[in-house]
Amino acid sequence: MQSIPKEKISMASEGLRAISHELRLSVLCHLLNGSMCVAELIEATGASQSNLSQHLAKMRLMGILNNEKRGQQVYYRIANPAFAELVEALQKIYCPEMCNFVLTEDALEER
Amino acid sequence: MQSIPKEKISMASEGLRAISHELRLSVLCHLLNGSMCVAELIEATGASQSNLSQHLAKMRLMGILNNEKRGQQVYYRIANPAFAELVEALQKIYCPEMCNFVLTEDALEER
DNA sequence: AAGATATATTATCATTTGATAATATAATGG
DNA sequence: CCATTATATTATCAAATGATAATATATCTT
Repeated sequence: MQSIPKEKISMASEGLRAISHELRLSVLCHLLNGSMCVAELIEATGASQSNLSQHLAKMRLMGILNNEKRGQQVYYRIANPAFAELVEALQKIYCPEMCNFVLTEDALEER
Repeated sequence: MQSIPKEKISMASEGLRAISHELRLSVLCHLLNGSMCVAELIEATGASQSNLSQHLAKMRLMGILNNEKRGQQVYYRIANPAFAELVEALQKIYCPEMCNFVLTEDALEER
């Protein structure tokens, strides 16, 4: 029988843990539709500025997101398509009725 | 724009958190191939008896696994196919070369 | 009934995680 | 340059998580 390499399990669980936080997952879901700046994410998620900023930093450090400064604002987007896929797999399970709407063509392109 | 219902996010993140632990994920991966008793899982994962037992209990309480006593042993299996799907999505990302082997026909049936 | 084996439960403790509040940095408009 | 706006960073503290060790329970064998 094939056994799963311990290192892969470790990496995968790290990846999962990164997106298993309610706020971080929420951010990811919103970013499926394309990039957003911090202020928009604050508005969308209801998180405090400081709290959100820290979670964004964490996701950036993990390679899940990347960001780009445009003037005063910083725009975040999903850096690693694998995480977009994961979130989509999740959505299929937890809110299947929504998948078709969230992933518009535009979103897929801009992402 | 569609926004994701807060409650769904909460449920999804809870589900993710449940499988984002290295040992729990390892158990799930092994159970993709069909049910196993605790002793086999101890052997397969290298965890201590007590530690594994607690994680199994947690997964059972969350509806991820269920168990069946056969004589002295307790056999665990994946109760909710959604979690099997999630783990497979994960595997596609983290060890794509392995997916075809892990999911044999037999395994799919017994599961 | 008395070990022996398989698994579960409980208590305890260290570590990690996450939220808040406060402060810092950087860009813009006047 | 100064004030304002947007975002990041740091310190601090409470809560959650997880590992270990010890003990309990249930089943089997003899």
